[in-house]
Amino acid sequence: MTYNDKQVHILETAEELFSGKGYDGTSVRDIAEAAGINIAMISYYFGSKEKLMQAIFESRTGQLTEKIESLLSNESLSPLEKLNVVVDDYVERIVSKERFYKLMICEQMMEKNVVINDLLFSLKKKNADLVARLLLDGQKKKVFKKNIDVVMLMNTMIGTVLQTFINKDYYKNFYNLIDLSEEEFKKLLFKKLTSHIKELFKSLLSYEA
Amino acid sequence: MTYNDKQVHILETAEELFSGKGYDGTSVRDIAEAAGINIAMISYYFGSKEKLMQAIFESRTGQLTEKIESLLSNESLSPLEKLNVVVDDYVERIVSKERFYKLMICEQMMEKNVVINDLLFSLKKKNADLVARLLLDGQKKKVFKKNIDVVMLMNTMIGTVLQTFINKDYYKNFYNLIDLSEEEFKKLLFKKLTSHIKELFKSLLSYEA
DNA sequence: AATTAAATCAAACATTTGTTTAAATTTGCT
DNA sequence: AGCAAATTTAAACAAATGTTTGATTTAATT
Repeated sequence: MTYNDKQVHILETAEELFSGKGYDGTSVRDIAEAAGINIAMISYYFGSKEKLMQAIFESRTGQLTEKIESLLSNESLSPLEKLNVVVDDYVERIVSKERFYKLMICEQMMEKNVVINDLLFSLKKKNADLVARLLLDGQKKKVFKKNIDVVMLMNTMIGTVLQTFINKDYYKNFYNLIDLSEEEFKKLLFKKLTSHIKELFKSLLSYEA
Repeated sequence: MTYNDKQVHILETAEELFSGKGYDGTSVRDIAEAAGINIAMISYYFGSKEKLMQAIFESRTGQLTEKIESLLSNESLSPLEKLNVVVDDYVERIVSKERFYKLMICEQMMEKNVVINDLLFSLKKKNADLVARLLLDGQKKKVFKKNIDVVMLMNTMIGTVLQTFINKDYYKNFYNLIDLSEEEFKKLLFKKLTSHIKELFKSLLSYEA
């Protein structure tokens, strides 16, 4: 599905409002006003409020799946290097698409919209399978140890990043980083997060104990 | 604040509905019907829907803070043992109060209700300070290495647990655990989570590299 | 038993909700 | 310019929303 400029504008406005006030907390009038359009245009272009929400998820998840595929086929990287790229990629994604990920968490918890949940399920499956293959490759090459819980590993990565972003104002406050600009702070978080997670993974995957 | 049986029943019913359909997705009529009471009783007992939500958070966070204090003062445990108790406690909490934690995540993301967010902020501060003191003690006794990012460590713990619970159906599916009863599955998750996080913390805190 | 306070109820309230309508305007095409 | 399709509009729709009302029942106290 491709959308014209006006449709994209509505999608982006809706995403911002949904992520800030929730799906049910946002009325179509809110969206219309914020986007500077007539209320009827939402039904006209998307059919309904619910389908507008679905459209947000379809377009965003579509963008996400594209990048994943190419990584695994790259044969010039070692398993550990690949895993580090995955980490960078995940953190980068969530940093840059923060609002969408907020929406995603809420939607996963509510399990109200079947279409969206099916979409997210297949997205998760795709990603978990990719990482599982990556780890398996590393195990074959004897750089990763055996008996790794792939899903738990992913949960730690994604959970850490999401929790950090949910709590980012608290982080700012705790470490007295209030003078930093939003841009600088995001850069700092990115660095902190990627190195933190890479360290976690290294100790989790390498032979030692 | 103390509540009578009927009030507690309303609070629990509301918590369940709010966590399943969201605050805005749940009407006072939904709550009244599910609780088997008249709609007017909600305003009568709690003042409004919003104050009902606040009451849920006040009673739950009140219950949480009680347990925390006692741990630190226990001098018979080593820093690492204490940290492991903290992990067990956190996972146990989220396992047993799953619905409330769902609610909490959503509310933290929306930042709509100032009273609730202030409540959660001070709760987070209390917990982070506790863990920070615990780590500091361990550093003094030379069992934990220096330069630990306390908040990041907490985020990994809480994030991993929450992400696991948000994704628990996926986990079940991925490892083919569909025959397990809800009780058995929860037990399994508890074991997996606590050992996983303890392992993470061990490698994160001990000297080596 | 009488009185007072607390609890419960159905009904009504004013808004707000998502969606549709039918007319008006703009756009693209010949 | 003239026509048809696409877009945009204000208004209306019924349904649902949170809250209040005032009467009625229950419980507690004297």
